[in-house]
Amino acid sequence: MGVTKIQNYTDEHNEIAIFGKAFSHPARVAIIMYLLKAKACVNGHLVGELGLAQATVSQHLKELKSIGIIQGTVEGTSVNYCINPEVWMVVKQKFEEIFNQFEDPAGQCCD
Amino acid sequence: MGVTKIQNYTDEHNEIAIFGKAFSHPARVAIIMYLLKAKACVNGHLVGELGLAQATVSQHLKELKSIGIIQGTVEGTSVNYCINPEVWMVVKQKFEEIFNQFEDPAGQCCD
DNA sequence: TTAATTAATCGTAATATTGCTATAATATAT
DNA sequence: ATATATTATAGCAATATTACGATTAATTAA
Repeated sequence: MGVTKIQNYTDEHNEIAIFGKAFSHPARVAIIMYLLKAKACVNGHLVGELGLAQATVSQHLKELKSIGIIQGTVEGTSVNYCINPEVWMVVKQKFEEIFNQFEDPAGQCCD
Repeated sequence: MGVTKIQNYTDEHNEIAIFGKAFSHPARVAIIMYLLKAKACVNGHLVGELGLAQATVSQHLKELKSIGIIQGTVEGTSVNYCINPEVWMVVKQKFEEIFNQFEDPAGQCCD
């Protein structure tokens, strides 16, 4: 089959999974961390940085853009990408909410 | 091709990507959140909860276990799963480190 | 021992993902 | 208009993922 049964899950679960996908491939992680570190916006610098073909990088950028976590603005013949602040904050908040649900290891099991 | 070039990336990027994979499918998100909410340990309750076949749930559990984020202990004829506290804290810390790198939207770009 | 219960594994099919080359699209510069 | 530079897209091949039914393994109950 290979097709995720998204109708089985809550909107929240599906949303988290989409955000999680942004971090589920090392190229996308590298892109995100590069954008976080860069003072200014960056563009095709990523191709040299990642050691992937231009088309492959473009594909990962497209996926991150469709998730919403990054945005790009055309600047002449190149495109400047950066983190989308609003979406970033949502992602951060959603994940931290999850992470903080496990604050009491003693109350948990399997010990 | 379909094969990720992990040698292109840093250990950190690869590690984050593996952790990210835990959250990149709604079934795994649902499992994690179920385990977080459950006071006591749970087992095959998940099958009814998720609306997936037993084998499919088992497969997702196996993946989460191999990532390290959950652990299971055999209890009679069933298995009790729960969050692995040590790994959870590592994941939490790694992701929060990333999230906190974007604390100053004004200094960023694309505006 | 035999049956029942539960989870893990095997084998398989369908779909998704990753990555590439080649090409197209877009904008700038000459 | 033509050439250059850069990004996006199309098309493709290889691998990975998701999901299932059927089977096996392991434990408990009768």
